[in-house]
Amino acid sequence: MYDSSSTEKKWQAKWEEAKSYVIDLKKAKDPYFSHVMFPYPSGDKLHVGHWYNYGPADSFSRYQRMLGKDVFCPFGFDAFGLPAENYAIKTGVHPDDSITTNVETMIIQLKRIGCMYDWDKMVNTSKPEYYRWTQWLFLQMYKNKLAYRKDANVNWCESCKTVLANEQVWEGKCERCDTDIVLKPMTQWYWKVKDYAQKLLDGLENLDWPEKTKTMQRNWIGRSEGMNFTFKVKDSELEFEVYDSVPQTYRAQTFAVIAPEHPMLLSLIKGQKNEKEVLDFIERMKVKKATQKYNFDEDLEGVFTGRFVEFVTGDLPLWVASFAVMDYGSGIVNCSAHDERDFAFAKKYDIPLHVVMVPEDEAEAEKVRNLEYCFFKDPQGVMLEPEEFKGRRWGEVRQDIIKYLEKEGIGYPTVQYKLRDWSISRQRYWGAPIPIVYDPEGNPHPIPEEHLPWELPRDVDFKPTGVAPLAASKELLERTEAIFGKGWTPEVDTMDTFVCSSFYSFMYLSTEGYGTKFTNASPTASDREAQFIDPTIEKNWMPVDMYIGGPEHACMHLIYSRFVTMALKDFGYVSHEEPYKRLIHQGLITNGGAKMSKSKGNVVSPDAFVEQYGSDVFRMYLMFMGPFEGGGDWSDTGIKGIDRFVQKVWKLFGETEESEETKESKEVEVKLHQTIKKVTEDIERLHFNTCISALMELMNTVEKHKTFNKNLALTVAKLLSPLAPHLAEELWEKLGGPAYAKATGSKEGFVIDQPWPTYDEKMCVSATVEVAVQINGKLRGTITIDAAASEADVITLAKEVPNVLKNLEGKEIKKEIYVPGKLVSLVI
RNA sequence: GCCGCAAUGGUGAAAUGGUAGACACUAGGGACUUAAAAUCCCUUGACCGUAAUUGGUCGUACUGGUUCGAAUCCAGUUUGCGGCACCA
Repeated sequence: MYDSSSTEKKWQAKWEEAKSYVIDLKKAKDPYFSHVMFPYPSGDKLHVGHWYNYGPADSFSRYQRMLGKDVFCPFGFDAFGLPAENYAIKTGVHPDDSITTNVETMIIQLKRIGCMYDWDKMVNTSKPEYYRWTQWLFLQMYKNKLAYRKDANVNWCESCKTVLANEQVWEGKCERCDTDIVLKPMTQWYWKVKDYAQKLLDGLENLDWPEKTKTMQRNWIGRSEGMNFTFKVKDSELEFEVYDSVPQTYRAQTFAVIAPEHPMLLSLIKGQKNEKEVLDFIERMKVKKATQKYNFDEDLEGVFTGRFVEFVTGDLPLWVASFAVMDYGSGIVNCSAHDERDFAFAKKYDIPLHVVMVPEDEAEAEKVRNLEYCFFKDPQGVMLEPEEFKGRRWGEVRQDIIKYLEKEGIGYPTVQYKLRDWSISRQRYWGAPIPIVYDPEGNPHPIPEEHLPWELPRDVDFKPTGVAPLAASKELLERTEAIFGKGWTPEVDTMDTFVCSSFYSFMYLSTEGYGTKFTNASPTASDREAQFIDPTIEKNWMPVDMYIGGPEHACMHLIYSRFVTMALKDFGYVSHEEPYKRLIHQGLITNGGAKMSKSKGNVVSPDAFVEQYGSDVFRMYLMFMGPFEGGGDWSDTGIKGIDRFVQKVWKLFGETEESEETKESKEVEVKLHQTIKKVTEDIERLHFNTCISALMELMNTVEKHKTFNKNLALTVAKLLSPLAPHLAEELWEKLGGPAYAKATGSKEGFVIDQPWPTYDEKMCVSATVEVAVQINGKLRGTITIDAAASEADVITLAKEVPNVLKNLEGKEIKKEIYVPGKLVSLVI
């Protein structure tokens, strides 16, 4: 009987004692960097989802290690963020205290999984040793003009007098007091991700990432090619650039719309007779846009500004419209009859439309001319205007019209991206303080590096008061004045937690235990001189060879990380521009079809299962559920099957004495080679489920043949090592693995340090194979043949099968197909 | 609305152009046992047939197509899941 509990404790202690998973980053010869997306250290226990992510990811890393690589698997905590702050508001426990406790308890739980984490290099983003570099990153962005300040709308609750994160807005209302949210402009810090849009797009080509994720990023970046036109405001000096992705139909433009939050709008409407009406509309939109539940038909609305813009097609009325987006193009849209939304808007407000393209069919063309429906983006559309292109097709005329417009000086080609600059300011306490101070005139100045870490003050009240929590800190203000002078004030916003996580892979490489040694002491001289990362280590270890985590980060975290890495390369601090070479998303484990969450009360704890069956069995059960990337619905039926398998392995190999050794039969030998092949190939593609079934088949064969053979058993221990590390070590030790390793010249010690077993392709084929015989594609029998039999012999044999003979009677064979070792197909 | 992915027994699933349902779970039957648990053996896609067997028909969401042969490739449809969503 295999006792998982004591065995697992034993090996975890041995691994730790031997520092088996601690990697010397400088000495490594064949670096393989593999880590999972680091978690938020919540106070809850590890749930099935954590295990489903970390267990298989560890199995993959262990396999890489047995291939002889220096595998580095660090772990860390994304420790800043709202939950700890909300907990502080509720209980008064300081986030630093609750997070420190949570990290400690989480590490204890994580160690029970038995992963090969190098805990010496753990990071915790909320510790000054870490966020000092978050702030350093901000300063680099600032110095290189990738950081700037801009007014932007934030979700504002008038009753709580506070800024709310998007997650705290529930159907347009404050989640705490149910007051309607309004958009309020506040000055915020932005990073220029948009400058890297094209690079982010191009870089995707060479990444070994799921196609789905790459597609999502491409859509998120949203590259669009088109033209810019210039609109001059009538009776004014103002001019606008206007982006058009469909310049073919430029002559159809009969009006233009401007976004309600456009900064030029107020000066435009000043003194116009509908000024009041427009102002009301703007106010209404502020509330409405905050509610974030738009309906295409109902919410299409606008007001005439009283202004006109001049264009080659004449003077176009300028409207303020709900659908105009400030952050795309210039915030002003040219509108025509050949856009569904423009068409609907014009119909609603009786704005004249002008048709310049019709369907080929004359009856349909007449309907379009009469504006019965909107005709748009049809490659077969026949152009009516401009005169030079009359009669040509919409689908082929584009490039020629673009050239023509450029020549005529009407517009010029441009590219637009949907990607927006990254707003990194948060009016929150529990985050890295933005390293900026303001002089008495209110101008921002970067805090010199020698003052980093610019520490998060502790003397704040967490209860929302209407200002950012840091604004209430006396210590922070005094510190600022002491260093910079009277009248100077600190920036009171903190950084988005996505900033902290955008460069943490580098921190694993550049630190020996950030977050574990913080003593509240002032930074030492060596701290100040420390470099972001050792260039040699960075060059050898980056990019991360295997990065595993949830698909929910496909766009945010994974775009920000790529952007930051590209920027750091441009600044000269790192040598790679992509952080993650290979990416895998584990699937989601649901319960009753729903995502596990505390509020639904359907979170499954692994504890009871691990207690009863052990970590290895639980890990393998999760892997056996299906392909890693598929996830699935939780059910505990079936974990018994894995437990039986583990017990069977132990019974056959762990409890058999050497004296009972038998000769390996040919069938077992072939099965072993087949299994090595299958397991190797399937670990590579993260199909752990079929690795396990292959091993089950092998054990069933061994059981059937009552074979006990030491070499076989040692090989099985190696094959099991990535999937069931504790069982494999126990087996290895029991079978005298270390002595065997010594005799064969490989490293003594753990099974994890043994070379991965190899197979012989020739040995994967048995002497005889079963071949199917089909007649017209229908199975009519099987024959067992010598694997080396010739095609002619096999076909002759196939025709002698009684059932085949019966079916062939009186029929003429037209065609004979032989697929070697698989089947014979006869066509009659 | 747009983009992407998926659909196979009672259940998780396997098979990526070549014997559909490997490997497990559940259920039923049997052995062992005073009994239970554990363990072992048998049956387990549906239907028909036979005294019996290596018998037959249907079957991978649906409708077609390509092919000697399709769960797999192609076209269309339905349903479900995920993401984006007024992007001019």
